[in-house]
Amino acid sequence: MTPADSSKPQESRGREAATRARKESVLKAALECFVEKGIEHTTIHQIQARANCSIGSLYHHFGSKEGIAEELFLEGVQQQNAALLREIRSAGNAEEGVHAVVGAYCDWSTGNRQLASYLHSRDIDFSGQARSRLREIHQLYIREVFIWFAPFVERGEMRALPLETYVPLISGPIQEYIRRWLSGHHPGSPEEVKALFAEAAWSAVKA
Amino acid sequence: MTPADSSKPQESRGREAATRARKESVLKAALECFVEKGIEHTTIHQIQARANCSIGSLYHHFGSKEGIAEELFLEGVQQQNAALLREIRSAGNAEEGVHAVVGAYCDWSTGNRQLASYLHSRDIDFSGQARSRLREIHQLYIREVFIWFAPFVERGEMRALPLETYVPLISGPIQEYIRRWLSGHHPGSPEEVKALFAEAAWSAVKA
DNA sequence: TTTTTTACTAGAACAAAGTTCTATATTAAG
DNA sequence: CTTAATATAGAACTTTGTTCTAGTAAAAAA
Repeated sequence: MTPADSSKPQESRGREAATRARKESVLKAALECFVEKGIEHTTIHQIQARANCSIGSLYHHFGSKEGIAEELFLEGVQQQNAALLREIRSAGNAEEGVHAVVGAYCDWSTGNRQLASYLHSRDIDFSGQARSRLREIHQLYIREVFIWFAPFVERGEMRALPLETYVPLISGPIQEYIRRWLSGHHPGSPEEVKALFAEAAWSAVKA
Repeated sequence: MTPADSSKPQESRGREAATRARKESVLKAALECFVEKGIEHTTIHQIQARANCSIGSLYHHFGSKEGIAEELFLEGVQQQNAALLREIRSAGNAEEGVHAVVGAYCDWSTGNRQLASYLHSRDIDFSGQARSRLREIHQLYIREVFIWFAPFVERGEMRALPLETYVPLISGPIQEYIRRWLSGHHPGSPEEVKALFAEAAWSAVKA
């Protein structure tokens, strides 16, 4: 490959930057392929072609096809979590907090459709390492959310429920709606029903 | 293979029965493998070995590995839908109907853990044909459910909402809970929280 | 600057797994 | 009994993910 390749925008601006750019171009190419054709039906060669890089380069950076799928997933989850946390923290009370969770999930998903679709994939064959990393990321996120909501439960503004029921009660409906919407199963836009789902969520957990 | 093989229980009792038995033994073997290792990491040879059949036989009956995955999925969905419909129809009013949906989903999933796990798979690369068959099955089921609930909406006992929001509102939370429970993400048993989810569902759609 | 080391790129060679193909056996029908 | 259709078997083939060896470019050391 010639050095003047398009995937190296910041020519010789340090190797790290170039590496990061390359990795991102691969992740971008992979995301497009995965969403279009599914992970299994995407070949390494297709990713390679779209990202303008060689097999060697691909394996050097990611180790395997699953490595790409994993990194993409973890990055996506973190991005989504960050977006949700930001919104939650700007809420002033429990009800606003619940609305923030539902609303932010909805907004992020409509604003990042490809990544959102990808995050709905199950069956990504995570390595043990990636699996535990994912758990860790999830725990960290959940912990933050619960710390934010805990005071309202203590003050009796929210119901005290088994911990593992809050996420399904609050996020379950919007998640299911968005999943169906993303896969083109039905018409109607999330924007129109956002409030409805937020209210349902709130009434499920309010005291 | 010898004719006295264990996978042909009803020796020479008509070919159809034998064929059905063989196909079922394959589906059973495949389900176990898929749930244990995931679809992609299950090889044809593993299925073949567990089902005690040859490659030729496998491809004769199912056409491909995906063919097996598809048939298993469709069969599972139909079985689940039938179980839910049965429960719904035995309900006497809208509230009981909603409780039936949530309760039956919960019961069926705990009573058919492997199949339930499998049905939570996304990314089964359905062929166009299987995809439309799945749509058809789903439409048929949804239609039945809506026919059952429609009178209650008309009578004003249930809210009139955008059609595509009912399923997420009623089934979203329990589905998400069960999904997490099946993948061993949390303790607590579905039985303990069934009522909670049913009540939340009802309060989301009651007038 | 020159040398040396490290990170990265490249693609041919390899191996694993899904699928096809040909041959054979079994059952049902004429 | 012969014939046709269905089912089973496994070897051969093909696709595709991965490894391996070689080479290049950038940073570090001399």
